[in-house]
Amino acid sequence: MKQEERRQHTLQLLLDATKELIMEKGCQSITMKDIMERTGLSKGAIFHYVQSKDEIFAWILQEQLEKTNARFNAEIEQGNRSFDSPMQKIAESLALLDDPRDVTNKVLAYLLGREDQPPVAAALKQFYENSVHFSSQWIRMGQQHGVIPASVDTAATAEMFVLLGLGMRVRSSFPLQKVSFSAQSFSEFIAGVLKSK
Amino acid sequence: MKQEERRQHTLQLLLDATKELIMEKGCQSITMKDIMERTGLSKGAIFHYVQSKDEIFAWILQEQLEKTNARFNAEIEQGNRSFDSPMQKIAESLALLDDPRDVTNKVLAYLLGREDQPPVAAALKQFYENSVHFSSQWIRMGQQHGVIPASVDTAATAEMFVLLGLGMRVRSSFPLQKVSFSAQSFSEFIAGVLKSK
Amino acid sequence: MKQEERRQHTLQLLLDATKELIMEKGCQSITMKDIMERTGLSKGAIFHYVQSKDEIFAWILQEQLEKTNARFNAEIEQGNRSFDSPMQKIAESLALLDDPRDVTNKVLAYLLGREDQPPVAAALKQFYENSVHFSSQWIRMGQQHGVIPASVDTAATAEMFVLLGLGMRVRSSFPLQKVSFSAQSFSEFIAGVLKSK
Amino acid sequence: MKQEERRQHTLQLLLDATKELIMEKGCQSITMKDIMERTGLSKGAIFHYVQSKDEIFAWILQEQLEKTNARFNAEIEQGNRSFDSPMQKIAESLALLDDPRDVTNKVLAYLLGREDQPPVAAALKQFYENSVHFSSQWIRMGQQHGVIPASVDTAATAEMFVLLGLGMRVRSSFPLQKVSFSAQSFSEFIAGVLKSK
DNA sequence: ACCGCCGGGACAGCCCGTTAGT
DNA sequence: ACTAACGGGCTGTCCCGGCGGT
Repeated sequence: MKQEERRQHTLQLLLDATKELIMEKGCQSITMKDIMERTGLSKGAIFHYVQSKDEIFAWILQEQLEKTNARFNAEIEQGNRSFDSPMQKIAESLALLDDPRDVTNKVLAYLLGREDQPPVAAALKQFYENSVHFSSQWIRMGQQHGVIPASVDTAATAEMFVLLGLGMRVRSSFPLQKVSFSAQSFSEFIAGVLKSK
Repeated sequence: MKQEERRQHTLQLLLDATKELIMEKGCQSITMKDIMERTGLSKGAIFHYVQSKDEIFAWILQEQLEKTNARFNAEIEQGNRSFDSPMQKIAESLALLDDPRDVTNKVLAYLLGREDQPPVAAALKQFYENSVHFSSQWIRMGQQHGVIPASVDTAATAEMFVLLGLGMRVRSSFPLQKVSFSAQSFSEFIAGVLKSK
Repeated sequence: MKQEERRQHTLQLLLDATKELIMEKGCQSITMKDIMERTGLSKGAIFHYVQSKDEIFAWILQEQLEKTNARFNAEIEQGNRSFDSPMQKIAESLALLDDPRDVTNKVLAYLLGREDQPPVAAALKQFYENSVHFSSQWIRMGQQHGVIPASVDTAATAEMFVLLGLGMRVRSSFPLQKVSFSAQSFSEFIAGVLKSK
Repeated sequence: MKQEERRQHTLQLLLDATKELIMEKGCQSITMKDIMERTGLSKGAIFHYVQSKDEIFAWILQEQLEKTNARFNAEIEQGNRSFDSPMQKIAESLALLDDPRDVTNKVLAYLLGREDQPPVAAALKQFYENSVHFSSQWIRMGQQHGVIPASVDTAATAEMFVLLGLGMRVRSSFPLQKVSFSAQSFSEFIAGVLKSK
């Protein structure tokens, strides 16, 4: 088990170093050399763990996903009677969609143009489906609590929210001066749609 | 004037060849060599027109934008009394958002990961702002025709539509089996929002 | 004659701009683009005046040479009885041999590695022969004034001085902390050799 | 230890191939392609050993320097009583200063125009300082043998010889018909200076 | 099993010079 | 006289495989 442990450690080192670099200079201009220097690993060592540079980015996306999942599941298991708390959490998450410095946004944008590579495509697909699943679960939960009317088309609405979020993530990196539809608006929009009728 | 003519011709050749290549093999794997062979131009000639490969893609995005603008303006100038025709046009455009083979979608995805380069960032910004402007104009037009209630918050709604469209464009390249919120749903959603109240 | 005048003017513009650039960033890293921007001339225009970039540098060397010649000739024609004044002038010129910021030194170093190009080789050859000629003339003048003994082998000594000067010019660009044989030493050495016997 | 051996072999292959090419077509017109073909190495392999093409030339200069040092040290350790033998060796070395086909001369000329690059500057500086050191040692040795008077200013004289040698090396590439101060003259000049009271 | 050095091939962008055109 | 289009060559960088050692 010592082996496995060290493996995990090295891998985490790789991901953390890359995340640091992303915040410093953006995904595009990161080179293997940068990562080598930051981690102290040799090229051979890195390629022993991953198959390509993009796979590192794909794993970072996965990692973020798992974190979100974990948070969500924790919330559910906690079995909150009131629906307010989850709504609160969602609002917090939503704020990140707007943040041009959020690593997830940067990685997502970077990976979008690299779908020809299978690991990237897989990661993106999983990211999307997971987001939809998460969104659906959340709506369903609201319906069980009686906060969201049962008449709402769960699947379609969930996916629409994800699409809007995706749009905002993508927009976050545009150098815009001001926007009319912010994360705050999104939050209100969600509330509006789910209360309606 | 012969000069200018030739310039336009060569530039168009460049753009067209690249668009062909995009449909054949995707943005990511296109090399300068591909473009050189397809256009018959030398590397020097190409770099006389653009400063980097990505600038070609940025121009392709611009071009698509201008086409859309032109179509829209034509519609307006035609001064259609009824609002049905524009709505029809929009629905047609919306279908493209879903199409993984649409050049705009591919180019957009490609450019998203390359925003650190100024020309790319500029093109994306302009694409977004223009889309929002276009969307706003369209809503306002509906309001003038009395088809859309004046109570709708034009700016925010317009931007929301664009964000959703962006999300769909991005999603179009994911290898998903089925979706619950399609272009068709989008169309209906728009209609719903604008009629509501 | 207007033509010829303008031609001279443009040429001078070219040389002056290049000299500015040399002092700013060194010969090696100057590109045609730099020169184009600085002069405001187009590439075609520049190549209308010179045949290659290196020819510009060759001409700069020539220009410096002509200036030196002119100064020397002026000195002679002035027909100074005493030999002190010319010796003074020489000492002043010698100081430049040591100066790493002197344009002549920089251009010379640059051209040395480019002798495969005929215009460069010609310029260098002329520079060298002219220096030797100049040096010889000067010694002979000293002999006529009786300040330098007739026993001195004029040709060999003159060439030796030039070679030493060449060595110093070349050395001027080395990043040395201190030297034992400076321009000052050179001056004294010359005086010593010429008085000897 | 196999690693180290292979490394040395590849490196030597690189230097030798480049030296061959220098004699065939001169430094300036050698391209990476030439070196690749001659060595059989790929571009990636070559840039694994050096950081730039100029660094190869810098190393060649170093190599020549080490050879000279080795010869000189061998002479010293041999502990020759008489000073004639070293003087003889020097005269032989001096002959090379005049040879336009000598690799050292060619490389030196080439590197002179490329001093803005740090590795080049370092190599040139070391070349110069080593030459001066070598020259000083030699004079001092003569003084210890009583062949050279102690009154000679060792440092200044040594540097002067090096400068003259540098001048001759540089001149070697000029296409001159005849010269008045040859390597032979240099040899005699040295003898004269060092014997002179 | 893990890691590191050697090596390979591809590519983008730059740069100089030429030629067609005004 | 002057401009702009164009040609192709070259460098250094980059990502990545594969052998050899530990």
